[in-house]
Amino acid sequence: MTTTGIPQPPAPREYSARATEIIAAARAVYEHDGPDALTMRRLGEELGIRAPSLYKHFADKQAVETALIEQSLAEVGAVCHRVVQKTQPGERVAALLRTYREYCVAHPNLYRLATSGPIDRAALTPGLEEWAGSPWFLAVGDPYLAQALWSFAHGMVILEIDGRYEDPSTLPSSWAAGAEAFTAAARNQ
Amino acid sequence: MTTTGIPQPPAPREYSARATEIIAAARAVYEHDGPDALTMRRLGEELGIRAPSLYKHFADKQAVETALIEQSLAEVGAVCHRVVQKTQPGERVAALLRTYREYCVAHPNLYRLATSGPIDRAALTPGLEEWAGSPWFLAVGDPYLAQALWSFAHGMVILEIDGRYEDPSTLPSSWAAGAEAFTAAARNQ
DNA sequence: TGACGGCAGCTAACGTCGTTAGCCATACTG
DNA sequence: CAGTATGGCTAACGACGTTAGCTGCCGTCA
Repeated sequence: MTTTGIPQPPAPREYSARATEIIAAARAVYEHDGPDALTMRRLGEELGIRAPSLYKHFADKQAVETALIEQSLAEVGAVCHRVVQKTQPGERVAALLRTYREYCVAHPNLYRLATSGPIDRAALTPGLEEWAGSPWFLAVGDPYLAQALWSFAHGMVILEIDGRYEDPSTLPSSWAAGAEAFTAAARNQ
Repeated sequence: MTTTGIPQPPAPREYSARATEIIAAARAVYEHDGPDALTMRRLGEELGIRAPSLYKHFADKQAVETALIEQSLAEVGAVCHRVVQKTQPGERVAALLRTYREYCVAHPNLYRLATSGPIDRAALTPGLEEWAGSPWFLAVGDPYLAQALWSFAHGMVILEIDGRYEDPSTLPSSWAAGAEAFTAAARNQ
């Protein structure tokens, strides 16, 4: 990976037309009604099909969820790469954090699915995770600080999504405090 | 809450002797064998009892899990308060982060249960969450920066626990980078 | 044209899960 | 000694993921 140009995402997995429909339906259910709503029976219902028929297209429920995870990683990666590319170096940390929060809060269920709990990395498209994470490196220029910054952003987002902050109205100030700390650290890196 | 002395934790909920045994068994199963292993039937088996009998002691499975969450919050809160109290101001951020990571990584399943996913705050002992979070404020002296620091720590820990870092050997450097950034921010606060 | 094979649906069913209803023995308590 | 609360039990329900096995349709090729 060079630091010039936008790293290209790995080629997305190919799905049949019907499988693509299933993924779209699964995403709609998952995003609107939450994790517990996505059952094989409900998913079939959404498509005018019985649950066992889904197994003609996907090995199991986990495979459907993996497709959703990959969609989410690809989207968030694209959004982050774009903002890093079109921002001045000194503004990158703040801009990246702002963009990340915006995307993640807009897709809370999908984001939680993609980033929480153990993951079967072998089932994921190789390179996708790394590509989705590289904007953080581009923003601060140091791999360790990048990992710390991404962890901060993830912590902020996931705790917000899960409603763990007692007073959410304080969140903008906390984002600002974190952005300032990491921007300063990136400067002195 | 004043900033002098150690804030006392709220009084823990009272449980009958049998309920306490059940919680202990649930914790053992949950910590050793993970979230999926804790079923009502398995929990009963562990106690030489049938699953439906558990409902004589707890309203539902969620109530058992809430007890585990409260245990975890109380423990991690105690550990953090202790380290903040016995550390010099300039070293508090680093020491607190070190301690937090140590506890959480030692109890990964419990930590994930206590901090991930939506929470039924009404079912929690009032004040427990706030008390468990106050060491972060004591470490940096600013509520917003404290929230940011805690979010950073949570992000680092939960991603480590869930195996989301491609190369875990880089983690100490990332913790160090984050500690430095937040220590500097707390100084200039 | 007609046989064939595979794709994509179906029903029936299995085992596991949380949970409820209802029964019964033991042990306090009046 | 009667009565009641406590804490077990079995049987069962509905929802879940998943499998087995059947069927109808459609394109291909002799």
